[in-house]
Amino acid sequence: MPLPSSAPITSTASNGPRRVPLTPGARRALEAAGRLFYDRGIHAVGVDLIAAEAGVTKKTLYDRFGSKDQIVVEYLADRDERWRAFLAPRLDAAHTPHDGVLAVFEASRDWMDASSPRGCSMVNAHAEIDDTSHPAYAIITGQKQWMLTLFTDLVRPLAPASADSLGRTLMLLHEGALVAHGLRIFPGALDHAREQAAVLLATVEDSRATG
Amino acid sequence: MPLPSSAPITSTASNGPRRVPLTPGARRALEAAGRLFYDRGIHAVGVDLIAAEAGVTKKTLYDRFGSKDQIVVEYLADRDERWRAFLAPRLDAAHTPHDGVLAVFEASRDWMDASSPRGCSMVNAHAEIDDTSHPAYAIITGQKQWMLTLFTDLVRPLAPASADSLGRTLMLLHEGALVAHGLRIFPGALDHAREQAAVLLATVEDSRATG
DNA sequence: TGCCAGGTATACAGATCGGTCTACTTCTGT
DNA sequence: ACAGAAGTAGACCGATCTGTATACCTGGCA
Repeated sequence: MPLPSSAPITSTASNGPRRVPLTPGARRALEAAGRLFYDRGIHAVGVDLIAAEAGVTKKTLYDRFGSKDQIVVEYLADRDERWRAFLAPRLDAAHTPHDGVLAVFEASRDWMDASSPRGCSMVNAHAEIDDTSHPAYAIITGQKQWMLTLFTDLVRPLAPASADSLGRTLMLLHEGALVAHGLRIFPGALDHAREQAAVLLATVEDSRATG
Repeated sequence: MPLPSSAPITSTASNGPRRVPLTPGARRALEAAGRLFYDRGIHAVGVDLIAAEAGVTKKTLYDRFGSKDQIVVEYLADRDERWRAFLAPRLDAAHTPHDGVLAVFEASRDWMDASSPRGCSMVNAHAEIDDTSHPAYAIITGQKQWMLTLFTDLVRPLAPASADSLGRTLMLLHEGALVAHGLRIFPGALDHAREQAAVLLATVEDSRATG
């Protein structure tokens, strides 16, 4: 399922904020920070705890990252990168736009089941970052914009005239399912969203065949 | 648009966590806390700031609420209560299940436009509260369960057999729109969700008329 | 050999955190 | 007249916060 060049799925998101070279100590710190930030929230986790969990001294943390804010940036950029890397082969394996869209929902379901019981890390981080000029803000909105573009580009061959609207609807179903999963509103939220996406696509394909 | 007794729309949500009597000072404190918590996040706001913004001493805060955690509980319970009070007359004014569902999306749009640029306060609070046993957790999940029940009960007369599925789909569209609004994914998210909900309901009504 | 990046260990600084305390005042209802 | 609730003013506590500093160790590389 090749995509338009406007949405290069293998690209890293972090063109904006500077990335930090990951020495072994930095890598362990980032892993610990990621786990703690996601589980407990960003403001609830101190740098001392990150250092202790990573088996690293605080000096190493500040030699590598410079500030806690930068650790937050790396945390989000890393998760964004890993999500896109997780999604990419599944998109490649899809042979139709229809299957491509469903592959996104299935990938999200598997991603959530594997390691994200508390919902989308970007949405959660957004709740703690009020400053629009914070470097993490660009990563958060960047991933959401990328997902919207992905859905829209995927459905464009199916429905060129209504691709924007359809892409937005799929985006709402997807985001809603992530929230529903994180807040345990009802079980199988991603699967339900996938089903509704399939219905939606079937309707579009049907109206295209008969119209 | 009368509702089944299972979802009494005028009831307060906070049967669980104890509520605090709102003296004038406590009311001002709650107003300030609500604004600060929503804008900056819960962990980012200290009790000293709340007291200063409310023009109240810290002693008054602790005389009334006892702990910051309790202020958080009151904040969420209060927002939940105000949202339901905001929604209730709009539901009453709707004369069909179809209009009732659309009224929810319209109420959310107006609610968001008026005072919630950063999305759903429950979702945002959830991002900062990891402990399931925290008294605020019940309020958060309680509101989401109530909304799901509301959607489901609203569509039951339209499609008794598929009310659960339809209610869940509306819930996903609604939650997705709240997130899309808060993260500024695209403009008019609530309106778009409303449109898609209308399409969904039209399809159900159509299949009921012709089937 | 010597250099230096990457690391440990630990102490420290200044600020802020949630929470408590004493002392005094002001209003209201009986 | 008096009690009690609600409040101000402000000092204080121990803990924790982000961030910095000094001193030392280790492996690889020119």
